Amino acid sequence: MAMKRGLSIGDLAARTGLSVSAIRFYEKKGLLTPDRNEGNQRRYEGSDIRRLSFILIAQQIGLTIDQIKEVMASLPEGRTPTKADWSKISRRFRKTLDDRIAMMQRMRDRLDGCIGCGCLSLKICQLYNPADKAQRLGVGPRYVVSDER
Amino acid sequence: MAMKRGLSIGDLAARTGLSVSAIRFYEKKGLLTPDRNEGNQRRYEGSDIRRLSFILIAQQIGLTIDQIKEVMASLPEGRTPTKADWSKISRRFRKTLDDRIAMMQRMRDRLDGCIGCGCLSLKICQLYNPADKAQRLGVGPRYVVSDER
DNA sequence: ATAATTCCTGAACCTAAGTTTAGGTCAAGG
DNA sequence: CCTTGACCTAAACTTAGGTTCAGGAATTAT
Repeated sequence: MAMKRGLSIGDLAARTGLSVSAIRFYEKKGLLTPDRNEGNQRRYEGSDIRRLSFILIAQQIGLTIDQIKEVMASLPEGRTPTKADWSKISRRFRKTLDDRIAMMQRMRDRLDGCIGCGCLSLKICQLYNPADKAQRLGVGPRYVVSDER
Repeated sequence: MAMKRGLSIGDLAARTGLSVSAIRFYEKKGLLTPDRNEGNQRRYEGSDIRRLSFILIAQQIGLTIDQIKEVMASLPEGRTPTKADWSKISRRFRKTLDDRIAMMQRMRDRLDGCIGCGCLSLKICQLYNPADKAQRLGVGPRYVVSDER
């Protein structure tokens, strides 16, 4: 009910469905930079609701927080996406999604070619294609950690 | 070069491309139960190569280790999949893949319907559909932790 | 004015899928 | 025989995306 400019973190949580701790976490990751009131409490604006919505959608598409941060940083002055920005970004998201879908379809085709074969040999079975490993489907630290050495 | 029955863990690692630590880890998770020689070292059989190949393929399809364990446990006596088993299982895997692909396509369609819209409102934008959240695309402990309360 | 909320920070904890390290044992080659 | 290399275990550390907790301070409600 604080009408004096700005939403509290609890208000923002209520409006986005996120938890208060998640909002603080995103701030620590650099995705939000709210002002503070005289008592050091965070105060948010309406655009922060759009900003969080954007984060949620980007996460559903499969971007990591670091990637979302990059996308936002690529906007003029790191601002919250406007309608025009969104059109540009959504095309990039579409490409990301298309790539992921294509990868899974390749996997499915290989699986089809293999049903009933049962060889399960890493050497000859088409199913095992390490080139597609960068998918990060069944994740873990592997991909991040193991590109050094 | 030990011809006296059984591969060492190093041999198995060389043949599968996995690290020794990963093989021990899978054992701790219950996916392998190798014999030991007199000096307490693990000794593997040829079927363990197939077993590990199976694990790798299942991971690419997106199953977690616990899910892979369940699938293996569902086989008669928890044996390594035979050619006949494989045919049955691969059909289930295909279903899993199809579901994942369908989910991403729904997401893509929503994205298409939204390019140029720019509303980014959680209330009205089709893009934000929490029902698809169980995807585990941009994972995290959320789904595991938050289904209680 | 006081009680009940809400908010603050920092640190510890959670899962998944492994890796790394420390401190020792086993096996194979010379 | 004895040294190197492979193996053993248990525990701690890693990343991502958060949650939970402890101990205070600010706000709101009564």
